[in-house]
Amino acid sequence: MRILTWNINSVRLRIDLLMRLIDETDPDVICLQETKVVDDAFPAKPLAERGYAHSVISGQKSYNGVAILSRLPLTATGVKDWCGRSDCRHVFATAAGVEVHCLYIPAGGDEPDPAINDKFAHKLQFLDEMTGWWPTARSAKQPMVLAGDLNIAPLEHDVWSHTQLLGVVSHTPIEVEKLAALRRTLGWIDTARRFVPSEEKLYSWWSYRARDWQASNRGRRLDHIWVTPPLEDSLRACSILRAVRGWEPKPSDHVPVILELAR
Amino acid sequence: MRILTWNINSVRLRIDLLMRLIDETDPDVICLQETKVVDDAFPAKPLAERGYAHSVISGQKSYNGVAILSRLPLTATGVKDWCGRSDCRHVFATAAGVEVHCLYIPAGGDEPDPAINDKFAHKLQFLDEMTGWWPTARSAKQPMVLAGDLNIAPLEHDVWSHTQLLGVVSHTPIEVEKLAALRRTLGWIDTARRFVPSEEKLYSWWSYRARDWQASNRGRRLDHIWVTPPLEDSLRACSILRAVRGWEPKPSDHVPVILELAR
DNA sequence: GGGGTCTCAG
DNA sequence: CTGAGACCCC
Repeated sequence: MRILTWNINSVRLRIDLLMRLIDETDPDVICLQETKVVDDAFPAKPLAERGYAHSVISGQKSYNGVAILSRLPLTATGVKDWCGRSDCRHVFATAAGVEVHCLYIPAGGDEPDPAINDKFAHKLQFLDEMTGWWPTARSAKQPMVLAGDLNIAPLEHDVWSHTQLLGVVSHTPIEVEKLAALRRTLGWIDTARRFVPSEEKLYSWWSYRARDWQASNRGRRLDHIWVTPPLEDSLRACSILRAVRGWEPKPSDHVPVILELAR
Repeated sequence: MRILTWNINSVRLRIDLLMRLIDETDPDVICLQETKVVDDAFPAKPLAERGYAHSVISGQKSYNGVAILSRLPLTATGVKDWCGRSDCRHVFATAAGVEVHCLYIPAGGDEPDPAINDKFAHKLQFLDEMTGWWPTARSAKQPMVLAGDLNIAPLEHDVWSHTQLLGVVSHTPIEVEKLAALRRTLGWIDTARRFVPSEEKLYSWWSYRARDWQASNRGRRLDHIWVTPPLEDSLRACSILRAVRGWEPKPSDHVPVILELAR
């Protein structure tokens, strides 16, 4: 079973790149973030024709938007709100006995101070709420996958310069600690790091603002696939598809991450 | 001597198409309209490097904008305002003894009633002012060229349906009559019609709104090159480059018109 | 730097 | 439909 996640930054603009990605990676389940489109305008038809007939879609105009597409039947589908907002950041569904959660955690704005910056406060509250929710709503014994753009690079080598990014939203100690707390709720496993040692640089996002993303290589690992302990023995591979950052025309600033499970 | 005119609808967006047009038509003088760019941001450098080192440029942010580029030296250059506005619709210059005027007449909005529609009133006033100006400022004995987007299709076969467009701005009787009055001032010659009989359909513009401009072919001849009587015997050809409407990527809705003079 | 939206204009 | 620009967000 292959599960792919991608912050696609407009599914309408990049539907052709998504088709190419499907051709090249053959996933069973696809999690998308930043689809930026209302459900009625989501390009569900070409995806269904390509074999992904099952879906949970939750999008709003212009901002955010998440979706799960699957060629396996989906059961127990749902959309979850956080922080009292219906801002389309979380959908879930069960495929072949695995509950898949597709998440888009708020980016958090520029200023890493919740007292001045409402967006950062929102991000922290989002993390706190989720951390409280998992143990009450789910069990660590369920086989589950949490995939998406978490907008936090937790490890030193998940950013191009740990020291230079300590004060930059996405790598501040408070966010990193809250993400760790979230991970501890059900003993979630950070799958990418099961296959790449934590001493090695690993990124899933490169800013559009760099003149040459490849040359400067100032990346961050913001996109993650986590699994609960029952899936630990099924882990076969987790790959960050770096090359997609250069796909023409108009690549997303995020690249896809794909998980392979032996089931 | 070859003089080309084109409503380029953003010179920054279509600089590559302009270079291709230069390669294919080898003009001496180029008149552009709807450049949509302030003079500082006009792509003068690539054009100078391509051989068009002489220019008169008058552009504003976002709207309008005209320019004359030339590989022949330009003298007596000027920018002219109309209707008390500095809206960058008229530049002129003399090249090899021919005074070239590059014009962008206001489109005139949707409603063909000057009492309700200020844009239509502006268009009519623009035509009236010019009609008064030419005989006082210039002589019919001077060799002159007037080229540009006049936003009026004067003849029955300058539109896809004379009867359906009688009430549509660009082909209403009042505009057509005012354009005729302008033409009479110095006995201007409508050069395209010296080479294509007036019974034949001839267009220089096709709306972006048609699903397939070529299939529906609902065009209008809005772009013109006129000359004064001293140049009558020098006329060698006037061609409307229809194929440019299909140039990829992102064609302009107007196509270029090119005049060849035996001098 | 580049998505999205809206408005103005053609 | 398609420019430009203003604004929001990443």
